[in-house]
Amino acid sequence: MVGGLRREHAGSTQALTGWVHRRRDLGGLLFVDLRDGSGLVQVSFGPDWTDAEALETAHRLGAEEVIRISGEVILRPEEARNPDLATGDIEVQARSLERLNRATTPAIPVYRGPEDELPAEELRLRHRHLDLRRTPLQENMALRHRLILATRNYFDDLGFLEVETPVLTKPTPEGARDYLVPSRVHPGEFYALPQSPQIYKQILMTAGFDRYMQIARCFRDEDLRADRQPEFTQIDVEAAFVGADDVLEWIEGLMETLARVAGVEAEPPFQRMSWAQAMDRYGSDRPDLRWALKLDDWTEVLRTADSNILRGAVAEGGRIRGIRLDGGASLSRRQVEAIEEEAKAAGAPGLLWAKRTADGGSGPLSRWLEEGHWGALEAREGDLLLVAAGPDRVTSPALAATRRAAIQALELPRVTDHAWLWVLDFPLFEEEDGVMFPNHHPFVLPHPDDADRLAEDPLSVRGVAYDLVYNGSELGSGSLRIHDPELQRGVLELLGMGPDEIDGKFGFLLEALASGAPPHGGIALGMDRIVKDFLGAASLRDVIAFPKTTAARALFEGAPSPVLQKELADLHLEVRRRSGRGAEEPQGNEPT
RNA sequence: GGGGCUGUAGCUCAGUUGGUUAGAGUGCCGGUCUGUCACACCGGAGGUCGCGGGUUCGAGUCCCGUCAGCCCCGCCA
Repeated sequence: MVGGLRREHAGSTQALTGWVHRRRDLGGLLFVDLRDGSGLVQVSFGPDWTDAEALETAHRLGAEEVIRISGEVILRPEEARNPDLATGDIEVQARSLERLNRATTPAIPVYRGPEDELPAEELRLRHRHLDLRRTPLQENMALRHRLILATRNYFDDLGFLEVETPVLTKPTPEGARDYLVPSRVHPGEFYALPQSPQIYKQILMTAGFDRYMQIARCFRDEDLRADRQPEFTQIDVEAAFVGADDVLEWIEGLMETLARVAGVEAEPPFQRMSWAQAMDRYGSDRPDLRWALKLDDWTEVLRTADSNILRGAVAEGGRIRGIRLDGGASLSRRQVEAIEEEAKAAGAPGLLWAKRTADGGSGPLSRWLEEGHWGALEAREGDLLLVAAGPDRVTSPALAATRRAAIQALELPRVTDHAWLWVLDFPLFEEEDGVMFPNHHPFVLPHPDDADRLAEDPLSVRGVAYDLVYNGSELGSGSLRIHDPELQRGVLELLGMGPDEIDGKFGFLLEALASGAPPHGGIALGMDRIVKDFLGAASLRDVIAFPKTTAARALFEGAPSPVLQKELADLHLEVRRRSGRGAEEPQGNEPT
């Protein structure tokens, strides 16, 4: 309201409410910047147009007090206009002033000067009501709202139905740790908060809701990161009688729509790449294609180099891959070693590197390179080669980190600011310590071309699965699902489950599949990440009204917290205190 | 679970090699001021140096532990 006043309102009388953002008291004359969700406007108080009583009150206003003023909008004197303010051509000359509520001095300032740093994150979270008053956060929340609204409208137009699914659900054994909710009525039994509505939406498919969507809250009890919160919001989508292309096209349309709302570029169709290609060319299943830089396979060229490291890696079935950086020889030894550190942090034992210089080469790798090698590697004077040798499992993450670090070190130019990508055909399973895990979840449809290898070589089987990647950030993940109960049972068996376990954990799903389940598939998109990435925000905390800390605490309201002994007893719970810590608070006392 | 960074006035920060009474800006309180927009000027109040222990004649500063926030690995799509 106040932020929308413009010169065409001059001459009108306005009644305005809002917060005292800032005050400039010149003695006889005083100015108040009045703020509400829409922005700022300058209100002027002076003896010639303000009631005496109102003027007196205005001199004593404090920051963040809530006021109502009424007065005339005037065009400011030419020399007193403020071009930095949207409402800077005008001001409101207050006739009357009513103080609607006082305000204690804010614990953290809402006003922020041009060179003021933000208060500590801890304080911003503890005093969230004040932090949220700031215009940037108001705008972030507003964009979030518009994106959710646009999502609902988009799917509504396509005939999708939003169906709510339970928040009190059944614990699932796979995937992340569940948040558990004890049952009062059933001693020793627990609900789980959903990690996603995955199984419910598949049951909705078998129930004949052939186009489903939901803005769904999901919960995962895992350690957090800047892009991970314990509770988060998904755009959950599922449809029956569809192929992967249908889902991809719907989502491309959605992203085009949402991007337009946010002022971001998204032009379908998005580039598509198999998981295998992504790993081969970029070492990552979510490559950031804002930069063109790729990995090269130099196994054939370098297997002849007289290096034990290289020969050994190849002899053990590994590959020699690397990155050639145009002009990379300009990096100092220290800078190259910093890149190597990144590769090591990503799990590589080390990085071999060589600079092509006027008098040959330098760097650990160069002593093994002969003239023919340089040529075959297309290395010209001034180039830098960064090489990793070994199994892809090790070198891919290392080279992905190398690529990121090199891009940063050389400040390579972007080829686009908005890189959209579909990564397709993820492997169905991965193996860790001889145990098979589902790469995504156990309901992904095996690729029809690979399905006959399920029994003898399951690790080579791809799933009909797809990830949406934007600027190197995974925005969503989905797949076609298994609708044949026998195939589903077989996959669960491959994961090491016996018949009883399968029936106990997934019996209700198998029963539904057996009742005439249509072929179906879908996707889930991370709403919070979409807002964050569209805004270019540094943290998910800036797009969630009440986020948790990295230790999963809510600082504003103080959750989690101990509960009364009686409440525990009602839930048939007993808390075992960690030993070895003195002076621990009792878990809770009976109310007196 | 592990690694790193940070913690000094309401807020943002400085604080030397361990040394006297811990500073600045801003905010707050009081005053002057009719065109400011980071208003200006004068004056003032404001400190559990996160917490606990240790070393030392002496600790904001060094050591150990601990708590909190942030970033990362593990974990997690």
